[in-house]
Amino acid sequence: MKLEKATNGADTATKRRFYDACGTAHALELIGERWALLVIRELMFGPKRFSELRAGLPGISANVLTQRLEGLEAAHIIRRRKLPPPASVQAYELTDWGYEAEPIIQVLGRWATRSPGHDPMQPLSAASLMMSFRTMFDAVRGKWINATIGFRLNGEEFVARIANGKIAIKREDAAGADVIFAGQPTAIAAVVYGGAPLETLDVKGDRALAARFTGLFPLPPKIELGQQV
Amino acid sequence: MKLEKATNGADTATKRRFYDACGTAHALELIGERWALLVIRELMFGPKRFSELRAGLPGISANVLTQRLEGLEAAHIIRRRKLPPPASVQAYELTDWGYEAEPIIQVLGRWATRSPGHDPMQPLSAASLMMSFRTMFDAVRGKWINATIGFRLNGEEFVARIANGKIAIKREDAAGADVIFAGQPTAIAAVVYGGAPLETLDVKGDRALAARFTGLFPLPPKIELGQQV
DNA sequence: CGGCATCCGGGAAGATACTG
DNA sequence: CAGTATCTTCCCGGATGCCG
Repeated sequence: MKLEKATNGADTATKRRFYDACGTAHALELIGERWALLVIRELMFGPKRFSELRAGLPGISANVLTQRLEGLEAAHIIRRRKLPPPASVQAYELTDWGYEAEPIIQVLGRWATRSPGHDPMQPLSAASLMMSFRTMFDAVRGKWINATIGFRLNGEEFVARIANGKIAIKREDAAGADVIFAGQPTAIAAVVYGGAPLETLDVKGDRALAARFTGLFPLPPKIELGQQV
Repeated sequence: MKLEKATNGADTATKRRFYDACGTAHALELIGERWALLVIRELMFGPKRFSELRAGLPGISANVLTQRLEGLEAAHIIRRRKLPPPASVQAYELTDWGYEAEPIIQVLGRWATRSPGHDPMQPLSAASLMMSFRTMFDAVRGKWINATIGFRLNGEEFVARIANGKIAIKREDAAGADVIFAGQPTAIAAVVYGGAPLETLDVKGDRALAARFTGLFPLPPKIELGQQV
């Protein structure tokens, strides 16, 4: 006898709640479970399939991903779209409101890079890298750049357009960009955030532009330890 | 590689990690555990003691609060300050970096108020209410107001200063403010966010100002349900 | 292969009782 | 008041297996 399936996170009514009118507390009820926000991050550049999500979330297990997808769908943050047969494959995409969660991801990321425990040299998904560019882009340094930068990252392609001190990034064919980076997201992060030499990367096109691009994303300083105010 | 031993939550090194260079993922390692961010919220207006924290976090149990405080201290987000004997009482306060987490709380709160599941009529701590004012203040509506608003909320006192389209809120003696609200935070929230009549509140001083004040914090519209793009 | 259900072990959260 | 100790419950993670 199936006893209501224990309402594994999908049911907001019986879920563990905070009983707090604070909006922040409610946000944590919606996306505070483990992995939930990272699932949203992976969907920030467009729909993905189950296995694509798993690939971008190192260590998540299939059943937990299923639970998070159920919960996020019940909360109207994502929606599942069934592609037409014969390729009757399901894909998951953010709702409009789900896309509005982008500042949450950015603010958290910007704050956490000041942590002494943050290590930018670990594995990184393509979506993470692209999101980090949106987050850390320095408008002052990028003010005079007008260019398109392409990325080919294990099959996924992105294009960043820099103009008027802003950066816009979309999932899109990289061919035709002024410069194209190819390879693992981690290797590119090592250059942009870890100071590794540009020569370690596979770069096609305007190499001087590539060099300037990698300097557009300064990390904030680490916190001072041992301050005993 | 398996994780050895329990290391009850306080040890960031052996804690459950995401193994992801993404700053957002690291932020979740730091403050993603249940209650952690709400503890930070409670400390946003200054140091508090253990029992004061419990009072503002309905439903947290003492051992969990202890674990969160240990973890947040190990992560350099909070610090414990021992007051001098004979009142050798401990208090917890945010570090400078901990205070920098305020945008996280605000962005989450603003986003979640659009959720159909958000109910502003639930219990609310004083810190939550004050933080919600900082978060939802409408600069346009408040542009022409220049005033100080006092609050007496179960013993805690706050003052909000509105000037030049900005609002600043501090824990401070409410006496001398142009208008003073007294009572339960929930009752004030019912007026500001729930449309309850001002007459349900204990208001001293400039009553017209009080009425204008309660209209300065519009909630964003709820999301459209059933959109089937 | 993609998605989901089920079982299991370990660990985190919740509730209560207890101590300095 | 400020936690600790203990017990229970639930969630997370891994493995397996079913079904289209």
